[in-house]
Amino acid sequence: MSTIQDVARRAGVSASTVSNVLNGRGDRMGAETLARVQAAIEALAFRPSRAARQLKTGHTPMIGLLVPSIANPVYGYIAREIEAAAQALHGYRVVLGNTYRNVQKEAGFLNDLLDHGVRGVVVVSSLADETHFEAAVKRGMSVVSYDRRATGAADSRIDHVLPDNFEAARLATAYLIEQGHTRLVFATASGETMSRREKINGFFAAAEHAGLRRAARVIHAKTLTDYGDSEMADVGRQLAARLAGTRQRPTAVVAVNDMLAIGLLAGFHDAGLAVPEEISIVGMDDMLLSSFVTPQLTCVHTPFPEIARTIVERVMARMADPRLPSAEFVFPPTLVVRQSVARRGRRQRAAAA
Amino acid sequence: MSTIQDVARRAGVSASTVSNVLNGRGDRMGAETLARVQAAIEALAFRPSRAARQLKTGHTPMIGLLVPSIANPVYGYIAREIEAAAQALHGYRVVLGNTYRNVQKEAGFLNDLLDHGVRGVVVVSSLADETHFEAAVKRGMSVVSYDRRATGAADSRIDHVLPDNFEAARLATAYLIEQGHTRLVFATASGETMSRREKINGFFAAAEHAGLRRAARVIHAKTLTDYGDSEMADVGRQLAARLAGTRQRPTAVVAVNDMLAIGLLAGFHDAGLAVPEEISIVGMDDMLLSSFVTPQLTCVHTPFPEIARTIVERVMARMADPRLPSAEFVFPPTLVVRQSVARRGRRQRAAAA
DNA sequence: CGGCGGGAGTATATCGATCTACTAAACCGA
DNA sequence: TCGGTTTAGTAGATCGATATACTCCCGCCG
Repeated sequence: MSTIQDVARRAGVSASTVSNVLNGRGDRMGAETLARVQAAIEALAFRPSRAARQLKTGHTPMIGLLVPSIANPVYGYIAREIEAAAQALHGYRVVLGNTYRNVQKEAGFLNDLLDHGVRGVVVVSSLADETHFEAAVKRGMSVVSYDRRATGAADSRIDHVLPDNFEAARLATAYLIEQGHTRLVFATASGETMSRREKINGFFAAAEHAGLRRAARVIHAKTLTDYGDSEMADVGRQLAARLAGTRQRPTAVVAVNDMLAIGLLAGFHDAGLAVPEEISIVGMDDMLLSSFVTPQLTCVHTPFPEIARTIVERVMARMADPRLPSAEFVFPPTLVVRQSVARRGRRQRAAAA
Repeated sequence: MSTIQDVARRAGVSASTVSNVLNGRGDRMGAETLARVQAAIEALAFRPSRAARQLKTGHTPMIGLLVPSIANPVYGYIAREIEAAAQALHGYRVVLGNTYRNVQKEAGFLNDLLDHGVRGVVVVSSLADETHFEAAVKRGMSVVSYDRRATGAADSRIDHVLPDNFEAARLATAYLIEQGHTRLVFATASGETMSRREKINGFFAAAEHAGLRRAARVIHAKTLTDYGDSEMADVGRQLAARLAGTRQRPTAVVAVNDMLAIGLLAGFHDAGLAVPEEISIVGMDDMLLSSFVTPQLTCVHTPFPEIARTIVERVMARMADPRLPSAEFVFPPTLVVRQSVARRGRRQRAAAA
C-alpha cells in the first residue's frame, strides 16, 4: 500500500500538493505538475487511507443501519434500498446491525459507531424508548428513525420517517367493510410498538365510521423475542388456529403486517379454512413476496424505495448540518387489491346467520 | 469527545500509561495508579478513537459482507447469522454491500473496504470469476467465499464454505423418484453459477441412477438481473406457466432454490394445477418462510447458522494469519419432508397414460 | 559501597493524511 | 526600480492513539 508520501516523492512534489490534487484543488498548481501528480497516483495505484483522513477531518463516508433482524424480508427490502441510495447517491457505505429490538444491543451498536467515527445512523422499527438515541445525538450522531413517531421531547434532533400507519389500517379496514364484511378482527403480536398502536387506532376508526365498532376486535399472541423474522409469521399461524376454532368467527382479518398475514394464510390452510372464500385477509407492507403466496395477498402498499431515499437524504442533510430542526415525513399508503379478500354479499351473510 | 490526553491529564499520568491500561497492561504500574486511570476513563466516559488506533495498528474490528441482494430472504438469513456471529463471538461489526452480482460493484466494494482498512470480507454467492477477489487478497484482504467452489488457481488464499450442492439436488431428486415420480424437471434461472451447475449434475446423477436419465430435463428462464429477490420467484412463476401448458407434463420438479420453488407454487396455482396432487415440488435452502407457503414446501435443508459460524471463524483465522493454506468446507444437506410432494403410485401413472 | 536488576512510568517518533501559514518567484503598473 | 499582487508550491503542526526505548529510583547482593 503506497502512501501520499510515496506519490509525492515519485512526482517530485510535496505531500501537500498531492493532497491538493486529491481534494480537487488542481487549479492551485501548474498544469504539468498536476499531470505529473496524477500520473504518479495512477502508477502507484494510490488510494488515500480513510483512517488517516478521518483522523484529520473527523469524517468517514459511512452510516449505520440498525434493524430488528435482517432475516425479516421486509427489513431486508428497506435495507437494500437504503444501502443502494447511500452508495449510489452519496458514496457512503453501510454498517449493518441486528438489534433484536434490544436496548442494550442498540446502545452498543451506537457506541461502536461513534468510536468508529460514524456520524449518521438509520434506525428501523425500534422500540418506543428513544433515550439512548438522544444520548448518541448529544455525542454528535445524526439519527433518522423509520417507522416511529417522535416522542415527547420536542427538540430531540431526531428525524422520523414513516408510513401513515393509521391511514394504512383505516384503508385496509374500510376496504373490507366496503366488500361487505362486518365481523372484523385486527391481528397483531403482543407488545406495543408505536406503529402497532396507530394501526389499531386506524382499524377502530374505520369500524366506528361504519357503525361496526362493536363487531371489531383486536387479537394478539406473544412472541418469544418480538423482532420479526419467521416469528411474526408464527404469530399469524397461532392466531389463525385460534380464530378458526371460534364461534362467531370473523369474516375478515386485518393483519398488522404481511409477515403476520402470511402466517394467517398458513394457519387457515392448516385448519381447512379457505381464504378468501371463508375468511378474508388484508396485510400491510406489500413485501416482495406478497404476490407470491396463495392466494396472492391483498394489502396496503408501503413505498419503500421512496421512503429509503427520503431517509438517506435526511441523514446526509443532518450530518451536513446537525442543527437542522427535526422533522417528520409521513408517507401515504395505497391499497393493492389481489386475491385474499372476497366480496361478501347479503347471501353469504344470510347463510352464515 | 475526550481523548487519551484528557484522561492522562486528569489522572496525572502520561498518555502511554493510559494506553497501557486500555490494552490490558495494567500490571505495568502501581495498583493505585491503575485505579486512578480507570477512574478518569470512567469519569470522562472516554472511548478510544478507532480511527487513531487503526492508523497506528493497521487493524479495525470490521469485516465486509457482500451479498447479491439483501432483499432476498435467504441472503438476509445468512447475513443475520454472520453478523450475529461476528459481533457476539469476536466483537466485529459488519459493513454490508449489495452487489447485484455485478463485478464492478463487487470490485468497488472491495476497494472501499481496503481504503477503510477493513481486512476481512465474506462474499456470498458471487459469480464464477474470482480474479478481483484475488487482487484484493494480494492487497492484504482475507476472503471467505460462500456457495462457490474453488476455481483453477490452486493457491488463491481464498476459503470456500458451501453446502454440498450436488448432494442436495441428488437427495431431492432421489426422494421424488422414491415417491414414484418418473418425469422429472429441474427448474432454474439461466446464467450459470457454480452452485447451479453442481445441482444440475446432482439432479442428473440421481435420474441416471434410477434409469430415468431420458425422462429428466432442465428448464430455465432468463432474469433481467439475476441477483435474487423476488425475481427468482418470478422465474419460478414463468416456468410454472410454461410447464403447465406442456403435453407430457412432468409430475415433479426440483427447484434450484426455495425462492424459485415459491414462484412455481404461485405459477401452478395461477394455472389451476394443484400442488402436490397434480405436480410435486422440492425446493432447496429451507428458508425461514418455506414452512409458511401453501402447501408447505418440501425441501433440502441448508444449515445456515453452522455455515455462518464456520465462515466467521474462518475470516477471523485468516486475518490472524493470512498465510493459512486455503481450505474448503462442505456442509451436508438433509431433506425436510413437508407437503409439496405427493406419492405417485401405479394407479396415477396408469391414469396419466 | 558500588553496581545491577527490576519496577514504575514517561518522552517521543510514528501511522497517513489535511490544512494553515508561509516563501519564492514571476508579473505588473507607475 | 520598487512595492504590491498573483501564482505555484512547501513546511510543519495536527488529528488520537500506540510502542519502543528510554529514565529514575529503590533495594539488594557481594
